[in-house]
Amino acid sequence: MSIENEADIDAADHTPRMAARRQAMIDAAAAVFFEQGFERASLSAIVRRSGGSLSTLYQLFGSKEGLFEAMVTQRCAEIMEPLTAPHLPDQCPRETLTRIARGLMGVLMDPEAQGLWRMVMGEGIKFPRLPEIYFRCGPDPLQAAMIRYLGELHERGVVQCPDVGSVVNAFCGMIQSDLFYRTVTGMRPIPAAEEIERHVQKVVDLFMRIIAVGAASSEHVPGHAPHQKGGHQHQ
Amino acid sequence: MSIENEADIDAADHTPRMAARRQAMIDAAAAVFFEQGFERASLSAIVRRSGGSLSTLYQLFGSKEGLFEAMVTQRCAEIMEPLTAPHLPDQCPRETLTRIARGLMGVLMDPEAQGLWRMVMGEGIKFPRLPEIYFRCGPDPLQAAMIRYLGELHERGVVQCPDVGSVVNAFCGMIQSDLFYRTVTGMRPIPAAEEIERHVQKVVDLFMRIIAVGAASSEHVPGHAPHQKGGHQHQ
DNA sequence: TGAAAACTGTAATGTACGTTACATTATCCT
DNA sequence: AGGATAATGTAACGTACATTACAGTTTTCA
Repeated sequence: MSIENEADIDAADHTPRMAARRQAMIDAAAAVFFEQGFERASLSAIVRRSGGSLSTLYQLFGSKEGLFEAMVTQRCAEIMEPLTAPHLPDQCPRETLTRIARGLMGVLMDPEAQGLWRMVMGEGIKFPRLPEIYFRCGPDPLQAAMIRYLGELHERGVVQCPDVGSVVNAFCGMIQSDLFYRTVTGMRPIPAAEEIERHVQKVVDLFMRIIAVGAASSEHVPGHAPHQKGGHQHQ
Repeated sequence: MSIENEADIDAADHTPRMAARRQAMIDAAAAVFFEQGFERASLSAIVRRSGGSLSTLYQLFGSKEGLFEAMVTQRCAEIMEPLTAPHLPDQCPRETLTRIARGLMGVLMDPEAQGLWRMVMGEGIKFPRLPEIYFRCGPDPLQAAMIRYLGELHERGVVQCPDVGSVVNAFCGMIQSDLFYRTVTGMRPIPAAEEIERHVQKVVDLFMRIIAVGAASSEHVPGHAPHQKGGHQHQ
């Protein structure tokens, strides 16, 4: 039943009319799921929004979870498309990193992307496919591209990245800061473009200090801890 | 009705027996809510776990949301207690920051704290009280303490923080990296202590480069004038 | 000890929703 | 055009659950 069912589903939108319905339903599902969460979202509400009928919905997607996964699969790719191909060969590193940071913030501050993020983090434990799809569409390619980019700069001696992976993680973590958390939880409204830009600049500023060629390498530097009481555990 | 009801609720656990029930119910609620999410969690399941009866639950908490809020209020404080009073006056900055980072990672990797985090991020939009309580118990005091600490070090000239707020955000963001996201979504198991420690060291390493006194202060053109091509200011 | 109050267990109520069944209407192809 | 097929609208079914009602049981305390 399950296999046959899935075959039916894949073959179901052969006519152009049905393909349009399918897309309308996915759009409506995105709106309702992102706003209400999976459990709270009702299929009737989705159909009310999309037009068509419950019968058609079941014919196309088989179940609530089927519709959900179809929607997430499609939306993930669309929403995070700007992250998958950042313009890497560019001006000076600072300019390129600023561009990447802007792109990342653009996605992080997009209302629909925030809805997706909320679902991935909140319900990912219950739907393992959800974080799978999410990471494959967004963080994975972005990190890979940045690692390639910074690794090359490091080899050319333009910047200094002792551990490229950690450095990339630091960059992404710095972008995704308090500002984002308070926005995605609804504690504060989505900030204006200029505040976003200010944050981008701050992050790139700090990040440049991490990868600056002249920076003290990450050795333990006791030089600036003059007055310390006796040694303490460091294990 | 609402006011009278709340008064009743507050006055309801006067007997020691009832206070114990109340705690048992909060404990059970934490387990079930964190595992299932608010909508999915059923009050019967909670009562089955806590002992007592549905009647008592309603007498104590008034509603599902009442129980939820009571649970979150209590658990937030307990879970994030390690963050509110980090041992700031300490050895060298590096050692102190390492200690803070370990504390933060300890909370972030605690299964119950991850359940709480999932709810705050996933359902915070639907329950504004949730992020309110969360931020007040966790991030707010931690950030305040770190700002105080780093600000003082900066004035003493031990470290260099052009903008303490941003620097603190960077620190917290770096800690809360990919490792955390993949753990909290269930994509990977909670890492072993030594991997956590490795991450802590990496983060502190990179962070020390940000606040190192000798670092090139990345002053670039102030104001938000867009970057002109070819404007190299570093190398 | 015994009555009042507190507590518990079970069942009932109302509702919301996922899913399915079916009768009706629109669309397509020859 | 006209029959086969696709698509729709409506309603029914079963279930799960928050919430309430109530009758029975335990605890409290004078």
